[in-house]
Amino acid sequence: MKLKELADQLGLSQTTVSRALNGYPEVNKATRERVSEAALKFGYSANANARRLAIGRIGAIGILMPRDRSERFGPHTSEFFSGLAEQLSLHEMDLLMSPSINNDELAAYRRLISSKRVDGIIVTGPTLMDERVAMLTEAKFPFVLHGRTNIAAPHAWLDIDNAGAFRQATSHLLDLGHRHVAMIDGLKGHTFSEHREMGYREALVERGLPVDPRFIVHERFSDETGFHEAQRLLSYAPHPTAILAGSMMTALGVFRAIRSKGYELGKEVSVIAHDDVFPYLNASNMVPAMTTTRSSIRSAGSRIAELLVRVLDGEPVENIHEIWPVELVLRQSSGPPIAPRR
Amino acid sequence: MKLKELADQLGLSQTTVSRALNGYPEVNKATRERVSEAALKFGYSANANARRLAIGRIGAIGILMPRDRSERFGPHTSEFFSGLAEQLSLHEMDLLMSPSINNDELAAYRRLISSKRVDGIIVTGPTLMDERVAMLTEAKFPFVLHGRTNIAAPHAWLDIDNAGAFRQATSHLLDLGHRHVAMIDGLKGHTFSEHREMGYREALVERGLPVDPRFIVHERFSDETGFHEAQRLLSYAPHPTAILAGSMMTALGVFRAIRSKGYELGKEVSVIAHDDVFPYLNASNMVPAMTTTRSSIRSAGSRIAELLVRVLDGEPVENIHEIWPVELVLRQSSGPPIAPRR
DNA sequence: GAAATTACTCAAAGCGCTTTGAATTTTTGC
DNA sequence: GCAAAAATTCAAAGCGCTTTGAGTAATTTC
Repeated sequence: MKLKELADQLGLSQTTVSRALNGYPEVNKATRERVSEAALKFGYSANANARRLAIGRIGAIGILMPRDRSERFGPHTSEFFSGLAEQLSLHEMDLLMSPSINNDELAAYRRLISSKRVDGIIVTGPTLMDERVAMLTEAKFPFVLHGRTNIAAPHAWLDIDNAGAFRQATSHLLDLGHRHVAMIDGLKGHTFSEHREMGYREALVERGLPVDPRFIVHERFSDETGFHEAQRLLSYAPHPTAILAGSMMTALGVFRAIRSKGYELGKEVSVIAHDDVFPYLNASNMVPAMTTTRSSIRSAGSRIAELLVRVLDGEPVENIHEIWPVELVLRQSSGPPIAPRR
Repeated sequence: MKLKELADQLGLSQTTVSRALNGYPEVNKATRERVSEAALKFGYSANANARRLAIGRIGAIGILMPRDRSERFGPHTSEFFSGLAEQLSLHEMDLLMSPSINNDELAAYRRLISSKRVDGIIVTGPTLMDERVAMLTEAKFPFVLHGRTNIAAPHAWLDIDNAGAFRQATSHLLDLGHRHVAMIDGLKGHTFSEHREMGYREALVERGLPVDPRFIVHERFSDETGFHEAQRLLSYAPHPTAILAGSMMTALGVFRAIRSKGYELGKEVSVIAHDDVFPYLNASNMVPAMTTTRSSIRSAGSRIAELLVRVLDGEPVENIHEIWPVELVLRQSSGPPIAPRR
């Protein structure tokens, strides 16, 4: 069913029907209701392409799917998407996931904007000098960055306080008496990872403690790397008595490594993990309950969608910056260091 | 840059330029090359909306995001999406994630198809009598179902052999000598969950063993429910000496419950989990390594995208049915039952 | 009661592309 | 060298919607 047919059915012009449906004021209330009812009855809904072509707005925002497998499409991503979609539904917007072609991300972004399939883009997982950000600002295409980059060009972003999170967690451990604290976080180059390392270092330096480069690990987030790296760390002498894990998945692996070495978690070796808050993996419910730096990635997604809508509505991107504090939630996986019973 | 401008630049008509770009045969080779080069140079790419309006094809397929939080948007979903996107990129198609409005899924589907934003739909997580399937076949809208339903109307689907997986796993455990085997799977009503229960029951009945309804648990997939339900199961006397877990997340919880009860995993209590194959959570890498029924959900996503493309190309849906066998991978979390050392 | 408002409604012009059917140029056959 | 065939190119008509600018009917004002 198309607009013309609906108009004919109703004995009205297309204009009137269109206006009635789009909430323009110059339509009689009774007429409007009649139209809405008929639309519902016939299941009419405007052809999105025609509509978009006419109004010049797409009604969708885009996000690029990293082709590269585990890299950035883990459980975080799905939570994040979920938050995005939740918010977007309130604005009747769709989320377009575009796969990157031939692993050439930049080309994929260009294609996305030049083919006018989205009104704006959400960029995730930035590096310190993120060329995508440079390109998009250059192209004047609306976007919001999840995370931060050092690219100077003004752009909208939302990030959590990664440095603060790791500084806080590290300080807490040091205050408990730990002297050898290690961190296993995401790959180098990504801003969040660098920021976390900064926070970690700051906490050590603040107390005049040395930084042992062997204790700083950058790897993919996974149960497996958590396990292997923690095993390696624990084989050093002296070994770390506390480990920061950059993700819950990593933490699961770290837990296992600690157990497999025969140490007691939260006593001989403490663990603090960063928790993006997954509905299916609850830190407080582990045994022992896991101390975490917590920040909901779903909420971030939701908020970012909101910010992007504001960008699209013309709000200057200079005004759109948010840093979310990260909560340190103390539970049983961290405590004062206790010498192994031997 | 629009078509007209590009044509003017080249001193050609829009028709010729359009044809050149779309690979029509009636364009001189030299001309075609000249056009392609210019398009590249000016960064021209057809306005997707206009193009779609003209040709009547969208170039995107849709998938509905369940609004309901943890229900169906877990780590499975992200893996599945990933597979979809990977395949779709080969066909230059996009994936449109549309959030369902007011939790009225059916309305969301209707909106999706009547507003012509997608060429086809992928439907996931069917129930035994799935009304979405009924509606979509009724509306003659192209779709592929991930999973199965009892709705008779012909439609394309791909499913894994859930019944077979659980039958096999259960049989294996029974053959090892277990007499009390429990299962913790997803929510009732979903086909996969029912099929798994069927498989489980078949294995018992085949051997003339009784089915204890207390040992059949249907719950959301999560670490937490795995933990709680397993604790409950293990508090019965006699308690199950083997537990089937419907997901890896559930299994993690079950592992913890077994440990917290002081049983040895793989000895006093065996566990077999269904593994959808996550890059960040590796069954073989756990301690003890986990016996699983394995089937990659990412591959399924990829294949389903392929099938949908075939449906769109006009292949009769009656021909498009696939059941994927599920592999039972024996590892250390399952073994013959051993009486607790007391 | 005529003029000025106000409240609706309408026909038609785009939005940027594809594609039809016709026109033009080039090539071929004899 | 000329007609016929083949190879290119073109102008114009949609695709289904929104929106402008104009028109008509209903209401108010003087």
